[in-house]
Amino acid sequence: MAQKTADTREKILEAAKSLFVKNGFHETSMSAIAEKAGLGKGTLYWYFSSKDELFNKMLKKEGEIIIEEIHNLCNQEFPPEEILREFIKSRIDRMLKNKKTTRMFLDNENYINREFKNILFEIYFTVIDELQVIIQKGIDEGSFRNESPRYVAAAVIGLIHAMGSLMITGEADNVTEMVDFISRMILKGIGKREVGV
Amino acid sequence: MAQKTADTREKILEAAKSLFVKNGFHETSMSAIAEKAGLGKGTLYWYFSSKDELFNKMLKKEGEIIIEEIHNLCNQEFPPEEILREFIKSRIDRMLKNKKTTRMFLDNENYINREFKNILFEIYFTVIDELQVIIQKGIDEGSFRNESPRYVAAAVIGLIHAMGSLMITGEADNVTEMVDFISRMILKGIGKREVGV
Amino acid sequence: MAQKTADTREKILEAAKSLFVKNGFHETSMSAIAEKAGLGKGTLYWYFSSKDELFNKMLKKEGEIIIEEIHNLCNQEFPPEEILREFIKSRIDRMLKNKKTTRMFLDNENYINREFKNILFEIYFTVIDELQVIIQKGIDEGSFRNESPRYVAAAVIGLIHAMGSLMITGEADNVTEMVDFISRMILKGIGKREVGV
Amino acid sequence: MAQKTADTREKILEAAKSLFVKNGFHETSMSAIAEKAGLGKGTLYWYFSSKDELFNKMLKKEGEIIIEEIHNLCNQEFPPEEILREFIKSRIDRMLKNKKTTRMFLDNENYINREFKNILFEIYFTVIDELQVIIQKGIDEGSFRNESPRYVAAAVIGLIHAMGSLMITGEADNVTEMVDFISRMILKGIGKREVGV
DNA sequence: AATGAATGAGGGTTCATTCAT
DNA sequence: GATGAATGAACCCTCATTCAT
Repeated sequence: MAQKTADTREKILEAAKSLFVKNGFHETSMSAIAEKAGLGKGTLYWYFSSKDELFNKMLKKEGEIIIEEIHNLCNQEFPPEEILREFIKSRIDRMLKNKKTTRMFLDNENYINREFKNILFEIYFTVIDELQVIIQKGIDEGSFRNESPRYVAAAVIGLIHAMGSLMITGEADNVTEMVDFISRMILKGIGKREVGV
Repeated sequence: MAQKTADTREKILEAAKSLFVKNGFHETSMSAIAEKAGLGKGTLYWYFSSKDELFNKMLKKEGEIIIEEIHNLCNQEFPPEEILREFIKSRIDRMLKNKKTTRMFLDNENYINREFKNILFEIYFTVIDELQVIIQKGIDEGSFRNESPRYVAAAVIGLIHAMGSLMITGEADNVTEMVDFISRMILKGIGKREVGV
Repeated sequence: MAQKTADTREKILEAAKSLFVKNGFHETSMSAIAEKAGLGKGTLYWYFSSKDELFNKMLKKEGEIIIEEIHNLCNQEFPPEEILREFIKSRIDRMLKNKKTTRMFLDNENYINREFKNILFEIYFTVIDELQVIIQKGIDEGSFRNESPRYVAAAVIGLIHAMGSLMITGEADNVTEMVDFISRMILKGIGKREVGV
Repeated sequence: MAQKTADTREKILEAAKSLFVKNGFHETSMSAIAEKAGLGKGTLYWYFSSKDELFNKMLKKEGEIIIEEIHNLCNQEFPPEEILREFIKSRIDRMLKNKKTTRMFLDNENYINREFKNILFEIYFTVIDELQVIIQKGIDEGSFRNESPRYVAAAVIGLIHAMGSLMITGEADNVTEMVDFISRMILKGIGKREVGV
């Protein structure tokens, strides 16, 4: 029975995710979610106190998946450059598979307002935090120049987003190519001559 | 008379902008806009045929301002590196002054659905186009490595966004620092040793 | 100047008539009338205090035309049967030329409610009154059976309407044929054998 | 449960009918219908997708009642003259009880525009069709003169309407008298002398 | 646990009417 | 006389939410 309950809850969250992601918060109605979940409208309110809460819970759940994934990735015993590359690859990969969703969570300036933003911020900054540690490690062990690790972490995500934008219009779709590009940008930039700053 | 009319129109667009940007499309009501503009609700419909159109027109107007600014910037007779730096500076500057608005237009994956996205896309890609020319020039004259100019253009904007995110939480607010950082990232990356990719 | 005024007034009434008749009262806006009349919206209010009044005045004017026409017709020195025939012919004629308008005025149960109905009733019953006199005369001089002249008058109009309905769908369009039919119905009915009532 | 639902639907249709018939389509608001039905405004939309649909459904329902009644009447094994008389009586009867409604459905030139007219037309012409068969039968078996059965059918309804108009003002209210009058008109007309047309 | 009929606040939109010019 | 920008009441409709079953 507890299982059944958990299943229903899951079904709702799944339906909610697919619709919210596709159509946005306001253009998704509780009726639509109920229908998609194959449940009565009232049932949603047995599991979630409001539309806002449902959205929140769904957001958090998705965020946790991402964070977990990234956490595992970042806490491996590999050289920072390698982890960075894996990070980029994993993000681009997922983005390609699930353009909308991933971007929604990497992007902290999102559709909705109010408290939702806080959740997205939290996810965003948790990801940055993890990344920052990697950068710091790279700096410490001398593979990276001494830039603000926080800025660099944000920059990495910025570059991934940039590719995301090109992916959406179909101007980019080759994972390896994109990963390579981002890696080169991160490590070498585009400058040719020796620049001293 | 014509002036008065133009003023009213402007007042509406201004009120609309401030509210749409602050609260998003759906959470901004026509009543609220009317009130903010100090006008009757019906008046909005004298100037714009619908809420959608009002949003559109406001978007386009803002977009044109941005595009014009960037166009002027990019068509100067300076070395690409310098123009790039100016571009970054100008964007960061404006972002700092008008965080929300600017970001809304640099971000192509935005709040609303439907036809609005097309307008935002258009602005985004117009900006990328301009930038791309600069990059290409740099490559041609040998100051930049031979990377896809389109990717690089997108990357530059991605980095600016990244700083925007940090700005919103107050983790970054020093223009020069940010511009310098982005410039270094673009030109040198963070790699220290000679990396061959 | 007085002429100019009268002309403008006339222009408004004309525009109003054509639109009211075509689209009905509620689906005709003052703006539409103003546009059709080639005037500013405010001007209508210089001549008519409200939409209702404009409708009223237009109704009355049209009604008077009809009544005058019928009055002239009915007050001729011809045998009742002939006048009746002329009446029918004139109504059918006009209906064919101006299906909607005429019918609107012959029909006392019309689109609009409120005080408009009174005007239509008035027209309707004025017409019946005239007709009734003719019928009475026919009875008096022995050409018509002794039926209630009021009922008969209403019946004549009912028969004309009936043809109007068929005209609207195009099932009837030959004036002479219709006039003959109505005349026969009025005078002979469809009974064949001698019916005693 | 299903019964409850059907009841609510019925309640709405009933409230809608009474208000639409009394005040017309445009001057009846959904709020007013809801209030009259003792329901919330939103409930109407649970059962009908729009005001138009509610009006349509109400129209159709009323039309079907009328058509059914007439169909039963016309398909009896009685002489055409008798059926005709019954038809007239039944119409007049109903009109007296429910003046407005009945007339709305017998009249094909009605309040509203757009698609509603089609429904009314359909009802009107279905009724005419039935009547036409009766007339034809009468002609075939030699009780009626050889007039166009379609015209005659329309004429019968026209005469009934005519009485309806007199009923509304109270100038006529005696069923038998009216039925007799119409019957005489239909069968004998008012002509006294032998008229050859 | 689950349902879905019922609710009503709130939103976008229309349009008769006014009034300063 | 004439105009049209401005107004706001009123309308249709949506949808998150509740509650009896």
